Amino acid sequence: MKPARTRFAPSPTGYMHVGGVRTALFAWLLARHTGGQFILRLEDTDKVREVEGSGEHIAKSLRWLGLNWDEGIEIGGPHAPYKQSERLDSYKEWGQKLIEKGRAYADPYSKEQLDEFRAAAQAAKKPFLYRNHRPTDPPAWDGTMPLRFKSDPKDYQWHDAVMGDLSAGAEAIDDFILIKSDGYPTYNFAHIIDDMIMQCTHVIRSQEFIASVPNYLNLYEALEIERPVLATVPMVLGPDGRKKLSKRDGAKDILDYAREGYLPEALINFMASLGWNDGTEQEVFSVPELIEKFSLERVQRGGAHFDERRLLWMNGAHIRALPLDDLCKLAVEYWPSNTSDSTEEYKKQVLGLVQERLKYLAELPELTSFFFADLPVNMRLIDDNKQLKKFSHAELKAMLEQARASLEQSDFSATDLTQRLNTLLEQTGQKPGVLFSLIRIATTQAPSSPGLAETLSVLGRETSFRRIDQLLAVLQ
RNA sequence: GGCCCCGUCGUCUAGUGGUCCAGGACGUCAGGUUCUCAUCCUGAAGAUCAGGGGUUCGACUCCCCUCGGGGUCACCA
Repeated sequence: MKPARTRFAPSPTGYMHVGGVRTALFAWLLARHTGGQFILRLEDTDKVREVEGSGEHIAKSLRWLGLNWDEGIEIGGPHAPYKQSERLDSYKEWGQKLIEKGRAYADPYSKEQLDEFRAAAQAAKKPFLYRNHRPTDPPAWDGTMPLRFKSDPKDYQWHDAVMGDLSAGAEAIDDFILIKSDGYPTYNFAHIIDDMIMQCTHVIRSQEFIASVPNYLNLYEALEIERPVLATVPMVLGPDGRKKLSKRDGAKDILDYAREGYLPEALINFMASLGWNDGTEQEVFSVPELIEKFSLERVQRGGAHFDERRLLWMNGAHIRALPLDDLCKLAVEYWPSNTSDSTEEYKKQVLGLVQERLKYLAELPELTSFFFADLPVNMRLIDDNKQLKKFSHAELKAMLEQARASLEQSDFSATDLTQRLNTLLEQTGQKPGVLFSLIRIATTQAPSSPGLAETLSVLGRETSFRRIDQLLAVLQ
């Protein structure tokens, strides 16, 4: 396949959630798969809806995910600028060309008149078509009125790289606005001009634009430019509704996932699986694998519901697959302040023990608290334990004293501890459910922990005995 | 309402005429792994392939209709 030049062209109106980013991901994946380029362009032509700083926020999100761009905002490129608000001249120039060709004209109506037309159409249960009111003798365009496309309505059939063969009748085509009265172009016009100038080979966008495609097809013809490959990706749906995932329903900022300690690779894997698969039974993919295997042809046509539980599982799977050294680096900013006295080596050992339990990095503190601080003795852990509650405190105390004496001889390596604990089972004649539970609770004071021998080994002799003695003092 | 798109387990999906009384994964439930939590392993429940007509020896797969869902009909993208 020839190198594809794709682009992601968000509007800076807020943060990005999984739905928006997935469209970017597919465009990026195609560019990388074909050895082409990926462009990040900002469609900031709606000054009313624009949110200060969101362009930077979006760029930050993509960067965190590793969806790097070859040209675009913040880095420039051969077709700079990549902000539409800074490209007004070229829209004006191409608008002028259309006027000269007789394919664009000034819209003389007031907002009130337009509303009347629309209301009439709605009352007649008909779709509103501006071209039914096309002025016979429009004034010259002076930039204070909207500039409209003079469409040439006709039937279209076209191929969509995802949806397959599509078609629509002439009634889908209308005289849409090219340039607004504030001088900014509409999306409908600007993206076509920019994609042409920036030589994009593929336009990948979400499904809500599919109804406008006939208009774009008509405009490509009027402009006499070659049209790129069109690809319509299905929408990402909310968890339980049938509607598009939206911020209103609590769709999270992609950077919230970054803060909570989701891995970019996991998020990418998850988003890709929302509407794409390689036809095998593989579920977990690395980014390089995704790049190698991605194709638009295998993108799903129907929408996919966003299921955060699946994302959680996938993140855990990626964490488990991480080399321990990499996990250590990622974990740095998730350690609570009371761990700063501990050595890197100690933290690494702790991480090694909780790696397979971590679903996301932000739960590191609650999973590892007892490795860094003595927790208060909690008798509930013993009294509510279904094995230990059968024994009196005096019996438990005797058992723990015996265990302590035996453990005194240990060098506290995991293997030696395992051996001694096993001998202890024989000596006491107790089940692991009793003896191990007792020692585990004594040394961690936590409802759950990694395996006993490993935990003791990492805690070390001093801490282990201090905590055992603490419990012994309370057991009367 | 017009136009357009979509429709396989709760969810993500495999399936391009026979190997499918439909396979995998998440989730759920049960059991196993020397204690807990998790991992890992095993097993179970879970889809009349939206419904109805065709075509065909044979249809989840092709055609038609119906139903359901969604998108769009902005000086928003």
